[in-house]
Amino acid sequence: MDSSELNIIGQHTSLADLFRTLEKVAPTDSTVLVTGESGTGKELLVRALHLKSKRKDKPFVPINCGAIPRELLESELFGHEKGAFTHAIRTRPGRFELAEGGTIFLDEIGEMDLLLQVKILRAIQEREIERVGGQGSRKVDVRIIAATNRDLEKEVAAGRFREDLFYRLNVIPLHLPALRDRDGDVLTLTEHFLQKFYKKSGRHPLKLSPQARKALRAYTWPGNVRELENLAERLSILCDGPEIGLKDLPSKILSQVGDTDLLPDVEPKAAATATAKIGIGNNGDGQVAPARDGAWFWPDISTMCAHSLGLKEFLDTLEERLLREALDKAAGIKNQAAEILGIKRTTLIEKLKKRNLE
Amino acid sequence: MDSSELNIIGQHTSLADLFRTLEKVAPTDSTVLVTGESGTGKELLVRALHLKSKRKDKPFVPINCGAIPRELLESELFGHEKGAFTHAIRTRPGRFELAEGGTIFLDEIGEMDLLLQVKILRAIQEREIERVGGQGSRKVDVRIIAATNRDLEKEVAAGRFREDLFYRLNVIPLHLPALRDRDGDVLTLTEHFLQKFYKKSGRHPLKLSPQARKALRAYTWPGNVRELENLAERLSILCDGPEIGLKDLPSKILSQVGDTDLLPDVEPKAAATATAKIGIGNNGDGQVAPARDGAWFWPDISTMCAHSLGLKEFLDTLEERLLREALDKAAGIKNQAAEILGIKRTTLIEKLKKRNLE
DNA sequence: GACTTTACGTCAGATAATTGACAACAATTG
DNA sequence: CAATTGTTGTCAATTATCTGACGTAAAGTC
Repeated sequence: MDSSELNIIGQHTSLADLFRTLEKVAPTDSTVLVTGESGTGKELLVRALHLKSKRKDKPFVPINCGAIPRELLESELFGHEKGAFTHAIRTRPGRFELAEGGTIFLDEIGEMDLLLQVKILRAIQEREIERVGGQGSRKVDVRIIAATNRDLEKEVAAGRFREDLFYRLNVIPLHLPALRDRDGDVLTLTEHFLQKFYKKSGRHPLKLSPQARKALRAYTWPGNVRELENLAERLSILCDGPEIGLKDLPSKILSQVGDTDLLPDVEPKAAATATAKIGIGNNGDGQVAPARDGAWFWPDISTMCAHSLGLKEFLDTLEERLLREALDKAAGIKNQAAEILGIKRTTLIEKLKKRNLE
Repeated sequence: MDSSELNIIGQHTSLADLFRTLEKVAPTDSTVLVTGESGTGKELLVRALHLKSKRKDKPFVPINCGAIPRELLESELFGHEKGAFTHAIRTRPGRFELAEGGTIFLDEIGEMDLLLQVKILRAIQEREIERVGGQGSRKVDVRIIAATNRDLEKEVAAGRFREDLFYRLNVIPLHLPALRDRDGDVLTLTEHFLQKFYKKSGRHPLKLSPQARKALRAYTWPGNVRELENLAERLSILCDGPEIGLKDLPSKILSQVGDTDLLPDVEPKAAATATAKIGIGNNGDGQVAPARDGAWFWPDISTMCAHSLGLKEFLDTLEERLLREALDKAAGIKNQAAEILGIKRTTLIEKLKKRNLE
């Protein structure tokens, strides 16, 4: 990852300070505390930090403290000696040791158990750790970076986070603002992601219609960049036309927008038909006229084989289905059913007879 | 297509969109999240997706995350090294490794433990996994498809499901509507299943009395397609007469329905149609088994009409597609192509000649 | 080189599908 | 009531489709 990937985080002016601080802090060994809502790209920022540090050639070891039960987390962080607890069949080094010389990234540190906080505090202060069930402690040379989406000051006030640890961690605070607070970034990022997925898929790059732009900017993005990236990927796959219109956006976004001004966005009819051909999917050569609104895909050989049928049986089965359906539609009137199917009535009768139908 | 038919499509938008999306998504490697009530046939949909993908010749590995205890699940998914835990007698590869090159289907992912969610997240993001008790991590090339009957957004809000994982999984959401929301489908499916069991049993096909039809349509089908299939099977075995009357239906259905005379009598006459018929689904923790029903892949009359084709032309078109595909697969070797299709070589040649193919 | 295997195309006889003609029946209409 | 319209089943003639047998050629094996 080079620094250009930081663009993924955004370009908004509120980030300018952030990046400047990052440049200054990276080469040092200071502890850093990253705050920001979920999905704002904290890990990305931290990775960038690591890569800009002197430790870039050493390990970068992320660990999500919020997701791991207390007992496991301790052994995960500090390792354990054989027999330390029931399932500790053998000695295992912890993440701190694995990160030796490099950086450890304690994500969601706000979730961490108070008891463990003490041990982390010790690791920061003394630069040494002790394995679970271990005897002595061992020195480690690890840079510590932590992140959380909680407001740690409040957690401290509420007694859920140790004040001393907070101050140790909060040497350099880096705050990643939420996407909704970075007006221009939404569009920049969207285009960035669209471009990225375009490259992956080989299809034409998607453009944003003016209405879609408005809607995207008006949305609050509770999932922040992650949600946006996710949407961009989806659009890259699902969008038919060359342009993303309101119709392509999820209702979640549209309903939040609710601006009458935006509603008249009706895609020009001509465009719709003109772009239909881009449709993917036809596994064959697509000689056959593409289905228009066809909510259906042609069965293929794999389908056939899945039923262990031969060509004939397969077509036969399909025919039977169609016969039934036609009869159903025609309420049992064979005359009409035959009409629907575009075959002679007598032919239909023969076919039915052959199958003992009706 | 005239406007009345458009209305009809409108009624069944859910499925129509679903299939359109499926068609588009299948050939990509995007992560897909299938939601839908239990019994709607999620597994079947996913199998279809796999068969439509580039990975169709590679493994399809389903695993029901809800059915396996947490500790076992991790080792099941990621494998374990010898001695990793008490019963880890020997090293074993996990499902991810077994699925190498193919697709892994994580059913009931909503039930998954938060800790495991992190590991899955890592698998998605980094495309690498680590065996239980293992040291290094290993790269895997696996497409991930997940399914759940929970509302994951709510689960996220409740803190029972990781937001980041949700966004990673939810790249392409596919929602299978409940059977009760697909009015026309109930009867079509019932007949489909009756037919299927009829063939199995060799007895005469059962017909549905008008009252029974009404009752079936009015019922809410909490167990969805699975419940319907069960009922059809039971009826096929237990019904004496040639026709299924109210008396044959379980009281569960009748009591919910009340007086059938009050029910509106709306046979889908010219009403075209549910584009979809869904087979069934779950086979437990899912040993790799051949797809069972797969009524899905079948086109129907509305499709046929959409192409303005008669039955014969329609089947012909389909046949031609299959011929082409088989030839393709056989690299032009007619002998093998015929083999694949389960027809005589000479027959194939005739068919090709008729169409001026090859 | 002799032998086996595999692939290919043709053709005539066997099989199956399709259709138009015919007759019967019911519902509707005048 | 009789005429009209629409539906249905049967059947034999026509057409199409499928198949097995035969002859050939190329590639692989011994």
